[in-house]
Amino acid sequence: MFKKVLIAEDMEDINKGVHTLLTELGVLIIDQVQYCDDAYLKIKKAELDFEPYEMVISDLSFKADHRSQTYASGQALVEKLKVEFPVLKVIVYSVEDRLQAVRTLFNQHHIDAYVCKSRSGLKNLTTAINEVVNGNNFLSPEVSNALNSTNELEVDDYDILLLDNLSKGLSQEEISSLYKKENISPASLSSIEKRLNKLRIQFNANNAIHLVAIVKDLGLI
Amino acid sequence: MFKKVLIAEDMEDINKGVHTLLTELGVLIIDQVQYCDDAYLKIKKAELDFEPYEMVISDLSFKADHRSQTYASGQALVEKLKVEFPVLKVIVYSVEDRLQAVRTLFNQHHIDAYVCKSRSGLKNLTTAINEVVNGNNFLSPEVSNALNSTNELEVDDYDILLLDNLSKGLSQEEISSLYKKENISPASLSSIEKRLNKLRIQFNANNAIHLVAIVKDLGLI
DNA sequence: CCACCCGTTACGGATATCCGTAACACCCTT
DNA sequence: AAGGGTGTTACGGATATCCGTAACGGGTGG
Repeated sequence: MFKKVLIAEDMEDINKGVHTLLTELGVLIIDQVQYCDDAYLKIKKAELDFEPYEMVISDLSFKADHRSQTYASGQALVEKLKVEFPVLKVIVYSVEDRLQAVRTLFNQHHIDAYVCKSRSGLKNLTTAINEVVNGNNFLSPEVSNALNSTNELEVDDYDILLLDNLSKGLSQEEISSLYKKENISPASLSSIEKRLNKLRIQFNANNAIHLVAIVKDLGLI
Repeated sequence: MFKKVLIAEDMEDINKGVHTLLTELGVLIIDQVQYCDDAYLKIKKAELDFEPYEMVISDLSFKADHRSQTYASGQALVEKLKVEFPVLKVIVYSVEDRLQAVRTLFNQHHIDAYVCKSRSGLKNLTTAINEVVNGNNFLSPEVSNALNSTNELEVDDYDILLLDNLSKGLSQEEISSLYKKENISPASLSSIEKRLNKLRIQFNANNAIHLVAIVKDLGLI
């Protein structure tokens, strides 16, 4: 088991729960921070003192308050950490269950585990920690299909155009007519529906509104 | 009539049309640019040469290409121009018909006229120019209700929360249930529908998807 | 050649939305 | 107390969406 672990999480109670868990698992030094910047500074200092952390468990969303932060989100923190301290193990522990987000964390930022906060969150977190200790990755079952390469994850130009037209206020019917006129294929209402359905599943969106909101946040449109 | 006018517009054909119109109106010196940065530089130079432009007619959206621009949009250009050359008359000529955007241009950036590109666009532009020559403002009929102070334009916290919930994928029905549980008033589906309808009109949105896309662009949520 | 897969299209039913009308409660004015 | 205005709620019909099923056609491999 690791000897020195940092918890970055703004909700105090959750922080506490994870702390207890780590104690039970036999971690000797457990430090906690409630701001991303503090996490970075603490890790940086430990490194300079030759007493580095072996692992960090971080949330993704930190409520903003009066303190202005260099790293506004867990994403930003994690990204920076993995670049500067590649050896440091990173577990993200978040309510977020958007596949795209999880995918990015693994593929771009190379985190070691992703655990969804849920009823069985702490149980999964335990498993995750044990896996990471053994040098493996871990993915919560809620988002386990984020990485299986079988399902087609690519969003092509057609999809982007479709989402863009949606966001401009066109109804699916209108998009269909437009595509027929401009010879963009597939143009049938049916196919457009099917494509949007696929995108909704891919992005874990409840409905078209949610879908557009998500892809706008991701900067796809 | 003005003697020296600049046209900033990336579509060459429209540029031409406006040029012709200005010629007919008796403007002597008509210059054209297709990039925001060129517009700024040209106006700046004319100022330094003591041969300033009296008016600029600018589009809002300029398609991005290889040339990187300091001023990416007409908004940015107009904002800068009105700050640096308060005397310069500014007419915005754009397809954009979002009331909020028009409102901002008038109230914050103090443009002199706003003309919507449409079938009667050039006609309205003529009127606009004549009004501006006489020191008046002008607003295309399509967006004329952008400024009449009678209609309530404020978007309150309830509206923001509503839009935020929408963007999170909740259906109006679900939002209604949620509000009833959390004692947020009004909570009825009917009231939520009515409120969203008001917002759609305010933001010139075709449907809920469009509405969420717009307010996300505006940074309201 | 035939069976099979896959992408497009069509259709139908369940939900959700859009939009107008109207009832009701509440406050404010006269 | 009566009337008018406003905001909340209810309801109904027209559209739009969501979602499953299925037909059709063009490859591809056996």
